[in-house]
Amino acid sequence: MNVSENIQMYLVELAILNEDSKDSLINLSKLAEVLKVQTVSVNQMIHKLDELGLVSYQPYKGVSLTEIGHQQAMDIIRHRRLWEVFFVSNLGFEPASAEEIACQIEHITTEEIDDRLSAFLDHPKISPLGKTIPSRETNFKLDGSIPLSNLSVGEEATVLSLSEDKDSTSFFHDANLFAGSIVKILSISENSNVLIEVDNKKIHLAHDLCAEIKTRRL
Amino acid sequence: MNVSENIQMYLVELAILNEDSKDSLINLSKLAEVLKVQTVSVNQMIHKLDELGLVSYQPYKGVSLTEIGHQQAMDIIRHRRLWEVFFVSNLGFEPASAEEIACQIEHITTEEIDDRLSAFLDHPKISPLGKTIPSRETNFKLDGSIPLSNLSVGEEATVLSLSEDKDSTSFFHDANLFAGSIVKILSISENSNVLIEVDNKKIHLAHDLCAEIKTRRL
DNA sequence: TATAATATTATGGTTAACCATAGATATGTA
DNA sequence: TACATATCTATGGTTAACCATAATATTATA
Repeated sequence: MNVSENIQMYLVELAILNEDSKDSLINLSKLAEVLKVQTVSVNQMIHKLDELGLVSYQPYKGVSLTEIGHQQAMDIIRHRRLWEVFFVSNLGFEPASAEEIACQIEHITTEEIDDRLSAFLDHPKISPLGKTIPSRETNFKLDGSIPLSNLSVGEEATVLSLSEDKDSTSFFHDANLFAGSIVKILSISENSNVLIEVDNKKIHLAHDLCAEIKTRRL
Repeated sequence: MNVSENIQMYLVELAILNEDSKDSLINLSKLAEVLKVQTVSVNQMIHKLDELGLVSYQPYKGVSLTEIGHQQAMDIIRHRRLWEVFFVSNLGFEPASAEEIACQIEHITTEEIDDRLSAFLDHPKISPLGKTIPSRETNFKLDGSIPLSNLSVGEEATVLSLSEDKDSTSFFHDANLFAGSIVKILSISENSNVLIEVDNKKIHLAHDLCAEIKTRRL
């Protein structure tokens, strides 16, 4: 998927807010604040990102990255931090200035540049500002995600991503289940079907459907 | 002056066309061709650049960079070629790919990055594609420019830049004298006033005014 | 439950850079 | 000089990303 520089900034800021606060649902006002734009603009843009399937947006609740959105954000953050290393180690910039510069170059960094730069820098694992540099591998699947079908009764988890096909997705949204939702496993039947609770509402899901929902334990 | 990335591309292409063809007046169609946009768009943009004082535009004749425009273009070309060296020497790219990448990074390269990158690369003087890397110093004044007042009777020269103030500029334009015009010195009076020929028309100029016009001998 | 605070939506406006089309103007050559 | 060709201008349309303002909807708090 080919997204504009602006969209990339939205994704990156969302991923960083997530990194920091562990809160899976991010408030649009907070996003507006870090991006230094009006909340109206964020609203518009989030609608677009939702349509593009990069975020999952629940009005009045907040927004969270979908698996695809998260993946893209991690790629860009990796580019940024690699460049930070270059500007500090090789050109002698201060970490903070290096970050500012890297923020601009990250958008025009292809996978080939990423590979070669990483090799040139000896595959650093940490940026000058002490942040970890995401590795290319882990970006393909969300780190340590667990299918909802693998959770046990009583456990609570955050939904990281729903299934990929449109019908299931629209059904999930209909049922108030979004990336970012917090679910609790209430019961699992003999046939492995599951009863979950989301937003104080109960949903009964076939096992197959649960396997498509990736989560992270709270 | 803070110009957009697009404007920078226009300036750079103009400078490169100039580098190649020595023709001081560049045809808008040719510019449209290298920039891969419609001639209408070039027309609009050139009007803007003219207003900004970055080029001097003579309808139906062509366009040429002013001193300021040329300076800016050289800065960017320098950035581009420094980055080309980096991508070839340090990351092992092919010169042609390196150029494509550098084309994007050049726009976000500050003078500080330029300085440090140049030092890191050991102040290269030539790009991987064999083009010379303009030095920072020569960018301040046009290379080997000569005030019109220093030319001798019979000499012909290309106008590189006119004076900086608005009234003189509008007068010069009125008198059909532009950056890019070709002038011939017909006579110099006792008081050092000059009679020149431009486009088959004669213009009588006071010495002081001639000193403000920078030229290059044909 | 009423109200304040917060968030969202609708409407309309801005800027930069592009596009198309058609009509006007200049240039150069027969 | 007349005409073909090249070039320019005027007009109007598009897209992306922002902004402001006002009206509406939701959430949270007293």
